[in-house]
Amino acid sequence: MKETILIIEDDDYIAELIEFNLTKEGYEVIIAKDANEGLMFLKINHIDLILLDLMLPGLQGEEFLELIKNKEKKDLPILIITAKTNEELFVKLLKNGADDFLIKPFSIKVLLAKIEAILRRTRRDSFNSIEAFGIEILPDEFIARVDKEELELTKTEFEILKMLVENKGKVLTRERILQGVWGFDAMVSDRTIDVHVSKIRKKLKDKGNLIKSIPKVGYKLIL
Amino acid sequence: MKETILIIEDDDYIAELIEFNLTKEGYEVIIAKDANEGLMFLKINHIDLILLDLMLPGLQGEEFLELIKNKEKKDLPILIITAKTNEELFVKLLKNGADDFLIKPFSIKVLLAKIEAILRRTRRDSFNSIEAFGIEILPDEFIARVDKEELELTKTEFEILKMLVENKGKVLTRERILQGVWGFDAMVSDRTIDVHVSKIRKKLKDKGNLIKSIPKVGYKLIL
DNA sequence: AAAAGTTGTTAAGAAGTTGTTAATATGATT
DNA sequence: AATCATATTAACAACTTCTTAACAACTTTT
Repeated sequence: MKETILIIEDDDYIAELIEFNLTKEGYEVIIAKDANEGLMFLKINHIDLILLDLMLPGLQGEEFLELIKNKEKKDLPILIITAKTNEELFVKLLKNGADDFLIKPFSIKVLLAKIEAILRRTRRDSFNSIEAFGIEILPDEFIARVDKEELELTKTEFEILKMLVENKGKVLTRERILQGVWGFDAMVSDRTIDVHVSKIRKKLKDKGNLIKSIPKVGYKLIL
Repeated sequence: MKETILIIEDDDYIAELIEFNLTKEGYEVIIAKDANEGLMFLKINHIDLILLDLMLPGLQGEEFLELIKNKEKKDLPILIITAKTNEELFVKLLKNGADDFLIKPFSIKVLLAKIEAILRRTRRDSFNSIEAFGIEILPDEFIARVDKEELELTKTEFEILKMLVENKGKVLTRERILQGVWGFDAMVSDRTIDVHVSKIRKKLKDKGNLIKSIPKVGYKLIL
């Protein structure tokens, strides 16, 4: 699954330039125009790294940094972009929990390399995760996400969705789902599956129709 | 326990200047005059971070970096000091596993802050203190705090809470808790865990609902 | 176009899980 | 030996999820 980087930057040109390059490198990118918007994204979505421009309207970058590091996500890595070359500022940023900083104008290549270096450290527990069409399943952690947003699934719902994601594009017969989720001695009507699928679809909201039913056969996950 | 920094630097004056400042900050410092000497120290001593000057006699800094990252200690953090301002070089260093670089002449304060920032990340692995959502665990001292206030936990309660904090955001199955706390030959009903969790929740007071139960799966610590 | 069969969805009871208390057991401390 | 703290289990209440049945909405077949 792609790693997601949140860019907090009010200058559209710079934001899009960075977005273009990060996307090319295989990252998922979200752009926020100011700190509040950034906080909103953080609450809803799973983010792997924040790229923070210090010059922001409204809540200033420095305050934002402190907020994240003290209240919200303590160990989310933050890379600061700043135009100032003030040594005192650098020290303060690093002490407040920033992982590194870049001075404008900066080289995109160095930016990419720094992001890679930071993520290399953070990544260390790279869990096995499976993904299909924006649905991400972390089996060990019992976490399912749609477009980075976590879903609240029951155990059975989770198991079924996991099977679908594992077999994306392929049809799963009800029989196979029964075996996979309830075991070979399933004592359950296969209509039960339909009820669970219905509930999963509802929780997937607009992505619910990714689960297609193939009449007389079963279900499959497909665009 | 002091953290140990290995400085690999052939210029005595710079080496001693850095040593003086790092020592003042409470680090243990070892100076090596060249890469071979550095490798020797690495074999003998426990090192938490390497400060590597790229301009070295004999084995060059870049080769040394590759050697460390590929053969020796893969996740030992390395901070590079260089006089060159070559962008290609920066990118290459970061890609080869360096954590950050400083350009000569550099500010001692920024150096100290960078070292602190890098160690802050690395330190997590050697957990002398772990934290999540205001719950702090000091394993060695058998202390658990909620918002700075110390909790009176029994041994089992402490162990369970520790596992939850270590695995914040992830579901812990009862099985894993049994293994972690009672060992793999646990002779105990898993309902016992529930009783302990209930007691922990009560002691956590208003933060008790940070421990969420995932029906049919286990428990997890989450906001 | 009607019939037959299949799937979607809801609601309600069944089944099972978790929360909590109290009673009992274990083990350490004096 | 008596006391204390802790751990475990059993029991029941409170709660959640699962399953089924029922009917509506579709498809397919004839």
